[in-house]
Amino acid sequence: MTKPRIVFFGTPEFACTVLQALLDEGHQVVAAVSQPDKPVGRKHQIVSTPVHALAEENGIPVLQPEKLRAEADTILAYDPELVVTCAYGQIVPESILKYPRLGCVNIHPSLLPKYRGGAPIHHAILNGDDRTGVCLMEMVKKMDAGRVFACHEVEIGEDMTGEELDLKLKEESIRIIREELPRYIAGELEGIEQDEEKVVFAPNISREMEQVHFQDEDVNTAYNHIRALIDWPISYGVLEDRRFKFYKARKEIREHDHAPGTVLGFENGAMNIAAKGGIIKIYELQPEGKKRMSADQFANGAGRGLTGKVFE
RNA sequence: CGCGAGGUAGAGCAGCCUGGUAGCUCGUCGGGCCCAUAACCCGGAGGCCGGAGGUUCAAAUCCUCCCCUCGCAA
Repeated sequence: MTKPRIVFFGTPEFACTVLQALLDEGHQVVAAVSQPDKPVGRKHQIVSTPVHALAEENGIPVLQPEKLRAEADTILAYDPELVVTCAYGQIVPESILKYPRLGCVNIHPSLLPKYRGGAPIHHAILNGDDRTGVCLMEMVKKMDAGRVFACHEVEIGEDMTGEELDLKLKEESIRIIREELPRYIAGELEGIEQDEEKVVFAPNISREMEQVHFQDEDVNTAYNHIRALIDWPISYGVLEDRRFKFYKARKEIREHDHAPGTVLGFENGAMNIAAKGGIIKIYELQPEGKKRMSADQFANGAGRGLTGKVFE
């Protein structure tokens, strides 16, 4: 039996894992669609999206329309029998959704209907969940709302960072492609409608959401906040009008009398910050305008003298 | 010309405004103390102060240009 002609839609690193898995499994990927390459960084250099780069390496034609709707015909010219998407970043118009004989499926890293949207991995940790997963699902007009064909659960460790969970979910995505996609293609998977009552949205992390507010967040919330955003997009605290990014942290639950946000000092390689109901211990940070460094290095230099100051 | 911070010993920083023997914490090396130590005490090594010009009797410090790093914004 010949493999169906697949057009893949995806943009970031996570989608690359899925694309690579398709290739490793011998699927016939006839084209890749990704968001347009954009200028990035201080020098405004154009950087390829990860999917663009990977597709190019494998000699797969890449399409990067600004507006997908306008280029639908170009994509359909590749005559896909199946569309696979993962973190593409644009709404896929109906003209494409209804074209492939085998339909359009999406790989989504959450336990739908929980965490529809662009940042399901981050939100799972932000909410302190102990499990999440990866779904193979039907694409419909409404974002992440289609029937779920298969779902693999993944445990979230107590101290797991967004980076670590991302890695685990990538591995599970590979299994989904390896084990579930062939069954889908063979028509063996039923598909279960999502319970609309239980929908939870996971919007992209906005600039404002990156800041940790020690005044408003208790120790658990702050800790989940910090570890969820490691190591992208990274959370930060504000102290004396300067931003400090938090790259590595732990929490300690214990009662104390210090005002939330107070820098209690440096101890055993950590900068201790008071929070409601406990202590946030920062082991690695990046002061604004400086390079990323350990709490020890920070304590040896500019960190001294910050004891007693209070994070916003 | 987007805005801003910074480049001083292996690391992190102070000194610069108000020119005049380059200092602190850590690390490192040696010694001491101790049952012992990542603790403590004593001592040493390690710097063309990012680069090039300029001002000056004298420049880490003041002026000009360049290079590099980082934060914000996009």
